Amino acid sequence: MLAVERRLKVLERVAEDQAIEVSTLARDFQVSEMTIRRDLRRLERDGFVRRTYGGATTHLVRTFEVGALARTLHHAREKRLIAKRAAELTVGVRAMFLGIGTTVENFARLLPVREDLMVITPSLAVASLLGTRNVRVIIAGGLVRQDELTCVGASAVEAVRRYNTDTAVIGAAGLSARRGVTELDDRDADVIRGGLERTERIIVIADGSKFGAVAMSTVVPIEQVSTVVTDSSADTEEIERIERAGIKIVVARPETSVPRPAENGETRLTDIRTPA
Amino acid sequence: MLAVERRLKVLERVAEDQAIEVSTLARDFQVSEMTIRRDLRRLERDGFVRRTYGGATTHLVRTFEVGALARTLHHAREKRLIAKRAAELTVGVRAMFLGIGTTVENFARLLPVREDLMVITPSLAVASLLGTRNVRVIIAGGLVRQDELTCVGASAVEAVRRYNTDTAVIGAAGLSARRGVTELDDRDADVIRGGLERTERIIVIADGSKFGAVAMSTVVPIEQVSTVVTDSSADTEEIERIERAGIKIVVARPETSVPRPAENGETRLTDIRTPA
DNA sequence: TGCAGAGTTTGAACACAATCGAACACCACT
DNA sequence: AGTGGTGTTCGATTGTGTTCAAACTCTGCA
Repeated sequence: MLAVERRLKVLERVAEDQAIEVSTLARDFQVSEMTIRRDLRRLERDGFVRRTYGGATTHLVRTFEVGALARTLHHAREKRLIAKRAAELTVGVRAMFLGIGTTVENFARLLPVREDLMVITPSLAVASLLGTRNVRVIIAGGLVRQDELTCVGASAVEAVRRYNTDTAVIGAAGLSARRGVTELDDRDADVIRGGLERTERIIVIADGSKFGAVAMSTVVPIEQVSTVVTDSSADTEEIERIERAGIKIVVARPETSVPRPAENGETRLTDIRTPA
Repeated sequence: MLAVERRLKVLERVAEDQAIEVSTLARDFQVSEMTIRRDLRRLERDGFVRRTYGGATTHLVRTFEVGALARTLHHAREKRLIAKRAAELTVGVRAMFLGIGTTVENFARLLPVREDLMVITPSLAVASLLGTRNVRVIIAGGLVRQDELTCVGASAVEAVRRYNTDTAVIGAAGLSARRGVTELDDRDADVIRGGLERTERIIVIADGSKFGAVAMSTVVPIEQVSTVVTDSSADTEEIERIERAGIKIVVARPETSVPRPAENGETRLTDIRTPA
């Protein structure tokens, strides 16, 4: 069995059983416990599981990821890089609007938890990820779109428009200088547009494959975007076109300059962590 | 079992029974009493239980800051039975309000999918369960309560009050003839009360342990409840008291007609697992 | 009520077991 | 040669069981 395949299955097991032992996994997958520990450490780093003494637990809402797990783990490093880089841009932010999609979910998963942060989002996945991590979340409400589990419709738009936010972090199905930020579903686009109405700064996070792509519904023209965070696979010409429109583009690169930014914050999760 | 897992379950037991002996816990969890004492000491240090001579007690109000993990596994079979029985009572329903809690989540999981069904709920878990199963769901919206992932606050109450439903299916932390349906968190209670405002019929689903229990916030007096679905562990006297108030009580029993589907010994695992 | 004595419960201390991560070596593949 | 994955060893950490003296509860008796 491939290593990636095993990790995926490990994650499935953890999500399924809520809590599982290292020894059990090692036996079931016929590998050493050390290997399982390494797998779990990785999954913890990516925000999927919580490590505990002797095993791991999860806070994932089971029903989401199961099918989407493979997709989520794919290109995990790039996604993590983008998410981390974007998180650095939002350090002081108090009120934040978060959009939808797996990229934003990754961002939510890797966002350092802060007491003073308030998030508003139409995504059930983002809301549950942050909710279980003790971030104060407001969910839009309204009709739940079936495949993506996002809130859509008039009341959702109404809800997100009520809040003033410092920063909005959104994903995109397409991102181009000509057509701006585009989404596939127009109802999602409506809600996101509503969320951007009263925000000071718009950060778009999108992997390279979205550059130059145009989806059906325009969310905002490119000029309104403040910063785009992407990875090195993004098309250079499109990057230039967007930059010419006055938008700042941040390309997340695998920790080149800094040798190791001090891993001393290693939090042990042997204790029962309870939401205050 | 993981040590963390055991501690959570110990806490759950203390919360459920109000008071419990060290010796009982040691026997049930197959560990030495010293280990239980250490667990309890830890839980006391964190403010979850109060240590007494020979055991521990707790205050009902505090109990529910425990993670969802602890409760999901407990009484899994009973909850499944109840859910199935309750689903039978809602066959013709077009518009339904669903409450919160693991019992209701089970109900949502086992509810046969119908095209013409519309559900409104303040629970993120229920919404995602049904959303992925192609049921049309409206989620309340508002502040997300951290531990349970439920929508609370004024806008959530506002949202659920807008809809007219045929039937409401709710769980309960406590259910008694004197105090009616009670919940632990008053903000949850507010939202549920709102959801019951414009419904024609209230079905309460609650396993036996809830009978006679009284939690802090009353959701509705018992007279307004139409039907209660529970299992055979429910206290007979309390059942009678509730029935005397004119409420119909349905006791879900493990498939009576079938003699016994062969105990192949393998069945133990499925009991521990959460229902898929 | 007060009190002695039996039985139970407790926590400290110790020993042992399980689990941990770091470090190193090996392998497969590029 | 380099990269990523794996298993093994080993010292440190964490969890568990046992023993034992002290503390506590309960009961019966005055």
